[in-house]
Amino acid sequence: MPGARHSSRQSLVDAAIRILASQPGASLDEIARAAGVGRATLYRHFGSRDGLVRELALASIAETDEAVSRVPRDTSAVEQLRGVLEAVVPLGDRFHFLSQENQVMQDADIAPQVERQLEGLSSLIASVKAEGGLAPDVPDAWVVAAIDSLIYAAWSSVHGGWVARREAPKLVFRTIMRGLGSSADS
Amino acid sequence: MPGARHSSRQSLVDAAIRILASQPGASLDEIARAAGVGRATLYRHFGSRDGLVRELALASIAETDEAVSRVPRDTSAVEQLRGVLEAVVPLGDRFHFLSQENQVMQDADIAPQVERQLEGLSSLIASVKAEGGLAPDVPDAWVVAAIDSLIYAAWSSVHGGWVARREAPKLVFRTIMRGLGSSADS
DNA sequence: CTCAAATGATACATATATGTCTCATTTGAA
DNA sequence: TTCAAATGAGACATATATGTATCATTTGAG
Repeated sequence: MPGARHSSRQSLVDAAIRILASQPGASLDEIARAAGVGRATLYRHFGSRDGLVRELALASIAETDEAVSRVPRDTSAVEQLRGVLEAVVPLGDRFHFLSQENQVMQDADIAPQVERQLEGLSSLIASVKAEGGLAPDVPDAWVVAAIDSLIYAAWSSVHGGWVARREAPKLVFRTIMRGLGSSADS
Repeated sequence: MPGARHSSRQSLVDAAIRILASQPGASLDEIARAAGVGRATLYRHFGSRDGLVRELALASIAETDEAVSRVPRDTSAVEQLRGVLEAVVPLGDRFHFLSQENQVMQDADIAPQVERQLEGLSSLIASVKAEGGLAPDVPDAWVVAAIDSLIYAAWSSVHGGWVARREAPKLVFRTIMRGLGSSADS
């Protein structure tokens, strides 16, 4: 099937992210079955388990970059943060699986990109602080850690059916901005 | 050594929790080496991998129960929540490893106890809401999810050296109470 | 239709983890 | 010191996952 080259590969990527997010130790056979393809096809596409995980990591990073790049930059930092949360919460599973695969985080190609994204978030947080939207006495490290963990908590709540999809980013935003914001905030 | 029966067993429990929290797929050999004992000794104490994980789960639950039971109950619900966070944040790794071992969460003895603890938290949250400390329009599920994820975020921040140990519970409390609280709050 | 690429199924070797067992050695209480 | 319990080391069988290779079949472009 020289035309539909994307079908099997994309099915594998989707199934792998879905399964590895909840079961980091799942076998390649499980993943292949969930994708509806043979295990051999998985090896033809990704070569090895590390190759697969590496592809997933790169794909997740690229997806996030793409989503974040759509956030308008001609607004206040607070509004940009709101936009970033809207864009990233639906990708919460991507990062959850990344954080569990600490094997891949040591990859020479992956680690710098993750660090770059974290620095982007830190920079945005610094801008929000400069605007007075976040309290100066709250450690930046805590803001980053709180946002990271709440993003997955939000995705998980949506996935579990406990929170409406469009409410989730708002709850994260509210929790962060009021929880760690300056005295006056909405 | 009929006297020091606790030495090896406790070393194994400590090492297992420490390692499994960051590497859920670690082998029993790694755990035994980290505990400074032979692999055979691990099997003598816990019988199997599931046996070990089960013991860790029960120990974690018991530790949490013990810590929470020390929180005074003759105060407001808000103060009780503050006390629970103070007590539970240092045990954040216990629950992180529990949430990753979804195998154990299906155990007939473990699942009810985890559910019981979650219900205790939900009940406390309801009390705080009744006092007016939390906004009525915020879903209880989100409050629970946010607290759970922030507890581990706080533990992780302390463990990474980015946040002072005694500041961590306060940051969680502030993030939750102001982030999800009613209009006026401290 | 024709044919090359892609796939599915399977066999195979290898590596690793699990669980059981044995035996010599160490430990600490009596 | 004596001795029983506990341990360490290692052999062993088993199960499972990984990675490679082969071959028949299917797919879809030309």
